[in-house]
Amino acid sequence: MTNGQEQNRPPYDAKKYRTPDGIPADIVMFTLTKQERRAATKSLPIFDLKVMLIRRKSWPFAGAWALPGGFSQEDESLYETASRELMEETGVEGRHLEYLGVYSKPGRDPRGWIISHAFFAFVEEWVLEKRKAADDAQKVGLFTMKEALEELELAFDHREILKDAYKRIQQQMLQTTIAKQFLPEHFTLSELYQVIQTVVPDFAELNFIRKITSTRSRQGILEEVRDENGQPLLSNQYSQRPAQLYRFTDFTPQLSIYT
Amino acid sequence: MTNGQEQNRPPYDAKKYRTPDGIPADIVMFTLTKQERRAATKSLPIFDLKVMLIRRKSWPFAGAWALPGGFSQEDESLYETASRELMEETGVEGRHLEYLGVYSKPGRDPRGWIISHAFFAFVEEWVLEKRKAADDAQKVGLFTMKEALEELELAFDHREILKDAYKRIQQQMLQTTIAKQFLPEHFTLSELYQVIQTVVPDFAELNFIRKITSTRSRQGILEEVRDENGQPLLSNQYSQRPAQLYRFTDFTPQLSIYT
DNA sequence: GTAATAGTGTCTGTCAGACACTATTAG
DNA sequence: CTAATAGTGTCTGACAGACACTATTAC
Repeated sequence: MTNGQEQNRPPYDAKKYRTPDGIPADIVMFTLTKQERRAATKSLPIFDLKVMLIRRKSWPFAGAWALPGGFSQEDESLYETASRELMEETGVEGRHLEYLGVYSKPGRDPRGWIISHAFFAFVEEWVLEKRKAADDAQKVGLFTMKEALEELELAFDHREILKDAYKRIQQQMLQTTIAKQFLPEHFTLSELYQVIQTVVPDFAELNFIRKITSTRSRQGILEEVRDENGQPLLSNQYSQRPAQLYRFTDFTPQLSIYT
Repeated sequence: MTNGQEQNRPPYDAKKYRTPDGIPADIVMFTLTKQERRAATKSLPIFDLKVMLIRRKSWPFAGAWALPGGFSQEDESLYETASRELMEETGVEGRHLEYLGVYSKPGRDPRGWIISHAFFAFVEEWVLEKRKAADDAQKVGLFTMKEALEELELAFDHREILKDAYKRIQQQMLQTTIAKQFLPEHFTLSELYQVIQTVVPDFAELNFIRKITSTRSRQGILEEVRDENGQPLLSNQYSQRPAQLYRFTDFTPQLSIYT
């Protein structure tokens, strides 16, 4: 594999250059906790968006909270690294694993030249609770975004990663159908509304039900669930009056600021 | 910097692990070429979205076309690497440099364990033409997306990167105001429309002018340009009848599939 | 006048936003 | 009956989509 021009640019030799000391993948594991409310009758639970963090045992940042993660190996892509770490940390595959970005500011890791790749994932609450129970409670924590961002001492540049991840899922919650990652296969419109509001507190839509169900331009995101006889499937899990169940279709509308 | 728990997890030593052989940043440099049409009178030019590629001289993929790029150094972030490479390749800072993603599939680079970070940038046409002229014409090429994706032999996984970059700027063109990166400070609505259509050929909007200028919900993306006396500024560069000039404000609307 | 782009008139059906109202059911 | 969520009626003004039409100017 040589040619006449090779004299101009000698074959690449990695050993001649300084190379990074490690390429980890760190994962922001989100979960939606559901807490029943004490009410006279059935009522909607209170949702909360939380994130799992691990307390570091050793240098650097011993005692601080950090995102779970680990180093990439030569025989895997970074997505595979993240997927493997997610499995190792929680025992499950998660409902969504997506690349967030690269964090490479010099000096971000006192151990050396370490470039981290952040991912985010959605994991069901019971998985993280199980993980927490299996381990020392001192070591694993589930925190709300506010706690994590404002109150905890975080290792490395993990506060920045968390902020970016939060921004990203807020944007995705409004612009894609990832809400389905937080919901069961079938859900009521109130549940969907609550999920959106939990992740994006600013979201408010007075005529939510009507808009989703009766505007042509949004037709196709959701569809009513019916049983084998074509009867509408209802749920009264959170309400006295049964509510229609919906599911997401696999259609995601393309938005535009000009249209 | 030690504590009692360190025996559980000995201090990190990079030399104990296999580490990557290099972390390059590759840059997709987009430009919008403008070609006057031969018409009886003034008319709109034909735009084309093009990308700059470099022909590789040596192993691996000698002779194939590749994205310009280079290896990251320990004292710089990957964004700084990309920025430096952009400057080295073109002599300018570019009008927009944005991270695209990481490409880490094992075996993507026969030289070893090399993880590439892709960026994309917008560069004015004359810069790339200058670069092309300064060099051997065999070495530097400006290609339309179709040519690059369908006709050229591309090195590494650069076809995949190009595809991803194309998808990304198409999405951004519709959902953000990056169109301004392709336009002069002041522009007519026809120019804007042409730019959008060039990047997103499917885009069609019969009432484009009216929608941009007279719908309240989109108010704020653009504003009319006026001179110091408050008189509207017009341009007849591409038309007999002068057209109102506009500029982008710094407002970008937030879209939602639910609203 | 002609060719080219810039921009408006107008019509229909749909949607957004606001808010009052009815429906259903467990307890 | 009450409390809670589910869902509808209704009204106004704004918008979308379609397409015909007028406006302006260089040549």
